[in-house]
Amino acid sequence: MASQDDVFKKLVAHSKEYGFVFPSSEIYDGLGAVYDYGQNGVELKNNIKKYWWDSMTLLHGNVVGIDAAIFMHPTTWKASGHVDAFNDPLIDNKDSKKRYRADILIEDLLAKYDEKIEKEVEKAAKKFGDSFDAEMFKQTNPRVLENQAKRDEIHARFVKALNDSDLPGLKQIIEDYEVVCPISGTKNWTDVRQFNLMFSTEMGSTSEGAMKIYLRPETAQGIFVNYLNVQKTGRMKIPFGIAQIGKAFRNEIVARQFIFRMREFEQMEMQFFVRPGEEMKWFEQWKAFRLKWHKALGLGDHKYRYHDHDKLAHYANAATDIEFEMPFGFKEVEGIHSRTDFDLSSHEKYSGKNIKYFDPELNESYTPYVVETSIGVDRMFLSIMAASYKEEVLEGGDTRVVLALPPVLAPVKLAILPLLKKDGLPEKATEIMNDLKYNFKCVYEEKDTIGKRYRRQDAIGTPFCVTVDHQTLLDNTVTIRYRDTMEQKRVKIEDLQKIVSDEVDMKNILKKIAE
RNA sequence: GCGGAAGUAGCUCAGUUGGUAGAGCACAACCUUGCCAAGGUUGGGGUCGCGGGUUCGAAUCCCGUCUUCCGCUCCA
Repeated sequence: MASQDDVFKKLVAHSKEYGFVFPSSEIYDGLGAVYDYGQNGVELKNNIKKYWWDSMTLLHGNVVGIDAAIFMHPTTWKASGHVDAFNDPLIDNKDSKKRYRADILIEDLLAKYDEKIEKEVEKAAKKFGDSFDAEMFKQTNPRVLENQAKRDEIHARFVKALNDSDLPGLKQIIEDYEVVCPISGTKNWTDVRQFNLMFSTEMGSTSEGAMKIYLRPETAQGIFVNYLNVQKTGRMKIPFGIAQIGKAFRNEIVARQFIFRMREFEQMEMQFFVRPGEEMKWFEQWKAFRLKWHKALGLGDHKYRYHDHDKLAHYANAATDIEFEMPFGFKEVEGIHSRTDFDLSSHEKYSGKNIKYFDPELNESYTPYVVETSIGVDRMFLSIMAASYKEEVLEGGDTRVVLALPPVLAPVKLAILPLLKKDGLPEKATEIMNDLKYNFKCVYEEKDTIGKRYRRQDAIGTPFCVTVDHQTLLDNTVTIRYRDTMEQKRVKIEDLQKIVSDEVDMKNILKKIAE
């Protein structure tokens, strides 16, 4: 039995060898944690996106889509909290798992020394009464002077460290002066890190007119800033949702594990706007629906689990992940969050615009609460590849590599193969191909032995192979071969479309999850 | 970010104490076979990740660098 590492390595190699995923700019040694999708990868990825999009917009009359730009007004990211959270020097306490701004911890430390000094002064003032000279006392009292000296020393180091962007220097201050976590009370700190997690660029071609613009770190904000446009122009009534698929960018500190964590990635997000107080009902509903969506692919129900968050982000009052069993353990592929009215309220505050919703049934205005479903396309892609990749030992000791992709997602649905490259079989095969190519992605192959061609199709996950032989010319029947079982049946050419459609049409899987 | 390992043909890899590169598969052409990857002939493809150094000579030794993988760490 191959170890999980081996499986993962083989999956990466297979992805490259069969045109699913290539390292970006590979001829220049690649670019860290950036990948390109190849000829088969893009088909699979598009199918994943279509499955998601259709499940959102076709199955829910109250969910519509948008496609917002990657560039957004810079204030968007102030309102969302990303500018602060992604730019400050941060430090974590390993015991409480709380994250602090290192500069604020040190400012608190300085304030403590100020307090100590003030206390000494107050004590002395009480003691000496009216004749007390505070300034004189501060300049002469040894305890005050000691504290003042320490304070000045910390302050000097602090200012220097900030000016030099010296993160280890900040940590050193926290260590030297034994700052403890207010929650755990321990000094068990991580290093100080600058989280410049947003990519930026400049808009405007002249240097003086240029404005710093961020590449969006999540697609959700494009939905929030447009929610009222959609609501008004689409005459949407709460509850309603807005779906979007698009690229997002994060300058991850550690980006690894193939396409699991990339710097440029694609999200499929849906923000569902609800009445305040009803969010938990919708949260549960979407949580259930999203898991159903995953399971309908048939990759194995046991590979999914929920992971409820104990520690919630600043914007959420409930959050759960749907995790999938990857070769390297259960990992998050999707998050479902109850985001309260945090985002909309914040945008209202920063923009100064009224973006409240008027509820005609309640006859009142309010800021809607939001339940979000957010899934990484690339993670979904990886989870499907991982679950589908199989090395099988066949009777007789042969092995085959088969990508048992859900047929509805397979890049190629049907391979059409003439048994021989002569006797009019290629012409007949081409004729069948020309008939079916409008319905499904088909490929035609005549090179190599039929067995080799079958195996090549197995490797890219093609669910069906149709073989044209001499009998075809006599009675218009072909053999159809099933990828997973390798069984073959002889069927009429005219029945092919229905046989394949039944397995690969999006509507069948959508019906399954709509029940 | 720290520690460890690796980088040779499209893929998987070999390359012996340094002597200017090999295999299998894949690819192209032709012949043969004809329902589950394995026949024959011929051919194309590599400045051995990149840069420097040592040496008469470097895939091989040294330094640097980039990339990837693993562990820790991190993960709105």
